[in-house]
Amino acid sequence: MERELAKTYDPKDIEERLYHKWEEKKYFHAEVDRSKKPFTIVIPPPNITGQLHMGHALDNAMQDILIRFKRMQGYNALWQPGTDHASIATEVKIIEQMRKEGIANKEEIGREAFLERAWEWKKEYGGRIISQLKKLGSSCDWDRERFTMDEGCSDAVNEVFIKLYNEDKIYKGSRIINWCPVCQTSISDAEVDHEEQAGHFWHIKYPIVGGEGFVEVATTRPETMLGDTAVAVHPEDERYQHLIGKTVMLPLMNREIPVVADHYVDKEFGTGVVKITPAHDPNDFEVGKRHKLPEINVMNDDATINSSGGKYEGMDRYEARKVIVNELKEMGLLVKVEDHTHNVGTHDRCRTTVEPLIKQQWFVKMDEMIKPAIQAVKTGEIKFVPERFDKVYFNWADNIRDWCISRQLWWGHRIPAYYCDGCGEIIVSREEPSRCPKCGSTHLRQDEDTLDTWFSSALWPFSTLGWPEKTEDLDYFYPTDVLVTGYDIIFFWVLRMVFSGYAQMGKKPFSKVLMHGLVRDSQGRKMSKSLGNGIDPLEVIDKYGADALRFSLITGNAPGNDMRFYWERVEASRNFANKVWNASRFIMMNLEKASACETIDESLLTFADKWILSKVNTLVAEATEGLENYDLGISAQKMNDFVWEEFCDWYVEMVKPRLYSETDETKAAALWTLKHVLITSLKLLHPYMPFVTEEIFCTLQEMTGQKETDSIMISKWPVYNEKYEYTKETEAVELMKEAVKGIRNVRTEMNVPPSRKATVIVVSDSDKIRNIFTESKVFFATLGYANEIRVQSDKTDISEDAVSTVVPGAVIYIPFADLVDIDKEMERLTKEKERLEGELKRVTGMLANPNFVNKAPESKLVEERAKLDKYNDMMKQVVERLEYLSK
RNA sequence: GGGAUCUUAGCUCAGCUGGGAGAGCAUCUGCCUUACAAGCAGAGGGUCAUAGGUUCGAACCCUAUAGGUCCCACCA
Repeated sequence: MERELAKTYDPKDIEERLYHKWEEKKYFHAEVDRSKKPFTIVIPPPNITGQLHMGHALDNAMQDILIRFKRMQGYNALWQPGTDHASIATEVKIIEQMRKEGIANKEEIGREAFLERAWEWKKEYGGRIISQLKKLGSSCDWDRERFTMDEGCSDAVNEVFIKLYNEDKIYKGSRIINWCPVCQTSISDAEVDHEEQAGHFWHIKYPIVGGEGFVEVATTRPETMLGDTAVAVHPEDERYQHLIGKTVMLPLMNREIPVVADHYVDKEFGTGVVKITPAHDPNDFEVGKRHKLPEINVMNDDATINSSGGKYEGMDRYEARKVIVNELKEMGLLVKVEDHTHNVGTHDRCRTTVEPLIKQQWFVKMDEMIKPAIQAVKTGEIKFVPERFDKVYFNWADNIRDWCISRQLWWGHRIPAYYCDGCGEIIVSREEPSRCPKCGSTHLRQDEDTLDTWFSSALWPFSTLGWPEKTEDLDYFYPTDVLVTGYDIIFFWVLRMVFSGYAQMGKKPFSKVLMHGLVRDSQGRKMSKSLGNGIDPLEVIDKYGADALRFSLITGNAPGNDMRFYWERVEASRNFANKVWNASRFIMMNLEKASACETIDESLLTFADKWILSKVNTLVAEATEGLENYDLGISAQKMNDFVWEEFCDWYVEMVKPRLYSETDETKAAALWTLKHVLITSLKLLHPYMPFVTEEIFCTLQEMTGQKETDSIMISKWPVYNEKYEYTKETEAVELMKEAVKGIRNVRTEMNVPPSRKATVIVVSDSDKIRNIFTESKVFFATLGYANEIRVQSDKTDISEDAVSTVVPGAVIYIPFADLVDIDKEMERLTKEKERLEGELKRVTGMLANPNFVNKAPESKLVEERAKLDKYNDMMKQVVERLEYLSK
């Protein structure tokens, strides 16, 4: 069956069709196979609320490139996909949806109905991002798709919770936590963003009890004074020595509170006296603990003042602030108000100002568990790419605090803890106990809270492979090989996976962490919904194809760096895909006419063939090395340059005369070489541009009837082959290229149109070089616009009305009697002479330097000496020609 | 306050362990040469932020300075 490529490359024609084929044929699927080495990547599970954005596109393109590369190399490659339940994000969505239906809050419908809605929502929208990932070409094993709240993952969560609880590594405690009054839940430190806000600094007088006068405290949050249980000064502050141990009267509340001395206080800042509100400030909380101060919570969960706030009960925190400040002013206790900008903690999801509150929460003890995670990166068990990110990692790991894992949300893994109404016993167990083991009471309540989303994500590398069951998959595919993610979630996710991996599996979760940066808009701003500057990857795919999008995201930026999105770059990538497409069409057109050249008699290979074979062989080595080192962009760039410049612009042009000839016996060699180089290039490019390469590969196979595999994605990755190191021929062709460039240059300079053909005379006193030119005559016609080529050793018949260009070992003359301007010609040669003088100075200087000669590697020396000879020779020719012309 | 990172052509960025400054886009010139005008052949354009230092040799290593970005911590 003969098929051909469509005249114009249109990604829409091929992408969907090919993806279906891959899925149908199960090419993405991986099963345990002990005869092969595994290579595993787990996907950073996108939120079910998510829509594909550029960050996903970049992240997944990188993973797909690695997994396709390894699959072709013969690894048993598994890319484990799935989605994340994203507790807060989803809960917010559900509540929004309910509001539209007139339901004021979740309590109105109750937990069960709420969860039903959430699951419905998940069913309807949770798959959306998956189908979007498919459009990108992601070769995930969809048969293994998981969800952080599916049965297996939930089981893993319970297992870990119970295990850690029994090991005393999870505890319930009363701590000060960050509370979001809008979301009505606790949030972890990392979920708090600090925003600089303009505020005020209120100076308030607290009367000294049993003494004269006042102490002046300065605060940014006067409303919290309702919960003050002390004021603090620095222990060595001379100004306040006399007050330590005394008490002051808390205005408004008329409560006598002590003056304590604590190093936390900064003598230089404010008045040097700090009000201490242990229940509403994390630092004060610590001070309170040190001085055994009472903790008075004056706020409700919605940040209104509670009954401990006296007559202010019921007021919102900001309303209370106004009222309190006014009253203080009236009482003459307000000294002054200063403008003051300070950092305010806000919830990263809803931007609400966080309220520190004391709450009963569940915590994971970090002090022991973090140790192997630090060790792993220190010893290089786990490596960051690029390396600098290990500093960020250590910064987090070294300063880690106990992890608050309980959330007052409904959507998530409910904490498997039960409370006995009878005796207050806490029972942590997978199943709901029927009665209390201690007092026998049957009145048991499950903890209302759910777990932090990241608690389940932390287990992702092994929960997806079947843990806590001892599965074959787990044994075979774990630890995974590389994790690809953005630097913004090193703490949230990477670190937590690492310590969880060691704690639960006794092994690291992955060996390498490949980091990427953010995709920004063309002005360098973050893409965000609120700015409306986001670019939808699906729109890009629609316009230019997934291959173009992938290629443009990968090229031209270094690992871990942010990048800007430019439509021009996508266009350039699309143009490259188009180039590959058209080159393939050309090659296939010619193969059609000839026999398909399955094998080749090597004696028929010309200089040109051997040169490009050598080049593509080098490319194979370099591209492979780049991919192994995660230099995805550099590899891609090299492939681009090779295909476009070396292969299309040079080799294909060199070879045309042979293809069009009916008699040239080396025509078959040219065809074979074209096919070989094309297939090799397609394979190398496949991880980056899966669709276009597959389409061409399959069409080519059908056309020639020579079939390696049903799909390029399961074909063999090219391997470097010493056999193709044709050094001599490569040098020869490089010389030819120099000559052609020289010819083109002088022609352009004289404005000779390509249509005007000319005689080209090559003069060299070297048999070897004359030989090379004679052998290569054939392609000077197309590349050098020549209608006749003469290769000779004497130049006596060359007149001054010829232009010349010098290459190492030869001078090339083109007689252009009517066009030649001798002055211009001399000017050009003089310029060339100056250039050579510069080069010679550099090289001779280097070679004359004993330090260089002694220290530099031998290969370098050889290279430099060769250059010296080359430049000397060229110089000689230039000088001779100049002398001749000046006569 | 601690840390990371960046400063290279008009724009966006590469440049791997120090050894002749690169790409894409943009600009200019000439080409519809039977794979490709989403193309071909050329050209111009950079004291590689600044100042020192190490070295035979620095865009690259060290120090300082200036400016930009980001992360962490944070003074109530």
